[in-house]
Amino acid sequence: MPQQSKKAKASKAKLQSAPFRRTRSDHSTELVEDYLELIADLIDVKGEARGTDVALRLGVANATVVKMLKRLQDKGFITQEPYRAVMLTTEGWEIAEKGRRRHAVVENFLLAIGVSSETARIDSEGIEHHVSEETLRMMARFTNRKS
Amino acid sequence: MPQQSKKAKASKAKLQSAPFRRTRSDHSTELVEDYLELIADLIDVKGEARGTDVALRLGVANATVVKMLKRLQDKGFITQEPYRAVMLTTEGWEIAEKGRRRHAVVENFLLAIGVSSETARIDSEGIEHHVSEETLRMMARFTNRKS
DNA sequence: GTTAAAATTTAGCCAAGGCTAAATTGAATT
DNA sequence: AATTCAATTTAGCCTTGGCTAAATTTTAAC
Repeated sequence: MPQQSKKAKASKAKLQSAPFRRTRSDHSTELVEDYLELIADLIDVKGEARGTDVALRLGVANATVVKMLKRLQDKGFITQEPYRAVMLTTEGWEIAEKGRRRHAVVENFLLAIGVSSETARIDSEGIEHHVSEETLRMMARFTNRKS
Repeated sequence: MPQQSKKAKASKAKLQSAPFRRTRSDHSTELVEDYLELIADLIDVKGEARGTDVALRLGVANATVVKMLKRLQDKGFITQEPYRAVMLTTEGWEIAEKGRRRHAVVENFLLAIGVSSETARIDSEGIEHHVSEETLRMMARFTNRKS
């Protein structure tokens, strides 16, 4: 099999690998968004977000949450004092809100195309992090037309 | 704040955490599917799948591919002899085909709702792994109706 | 005000998926 | 056939996101 030139290969690869690289780098961001969204929900519903609640909802051990919260604090998304509930910073709220918005758009869209509410709830959780603004716009447009 | 009973908490948590746990456990599966799909494509297009091509397309170092291919072999999805191209086993082909089918359904669906081809290509890559059979059916139905 | 229970944190472990650098093997050219 | 260059593999490292078990701190009940 004849070899392609190095340059040809490289440029082709750049194009091709972009989606994959994006998918992969998203993974760390996904978790952050899940945490922040959940914390925002807990604060709205229960008045505060405790580590244990986060752990329960995410289906993860307490220690895992502690570690993650420390990271969220380092990144400036939450504030916390030892043994107390966590607060979202302004930036934390912004990310959480953005996530909730995406989430809602995707979930409503799935409902609009006829998916059951249970499935819409589950699938939107997975999909929300991988949808570009453009796709989100199209989803919202479709949903609005249907309602 | 009054405490809920342990039982109430636990059952609520079980419900809530299901989607998250699924999203997380998917991550390992996702990569496997990406590799197998890509290998299948390479075999179809170029007649064989070499480690370097996989690395280039996934935007990942050679050594990373080697390690992953070893895992794919252990799981029985591919066969390989040292310094030679990899082959898909029957099971490997099945997974690759399933992935390609999902991928195609999602991509065509995105196109059908008006997303640009570039975005459809990118987003479908991320979304494909998080779509249930039910949602996939609805997407296919919608696409067929539009065409 | 003690004490018991629950929540939180710490410590230390593991596997997955990345990387670079160095060693090895295969293939192509001369 | 020897050499050179590209591909592959090995070795060793790192980070992330999990876990359990043990220690600590709050909170609630008495």
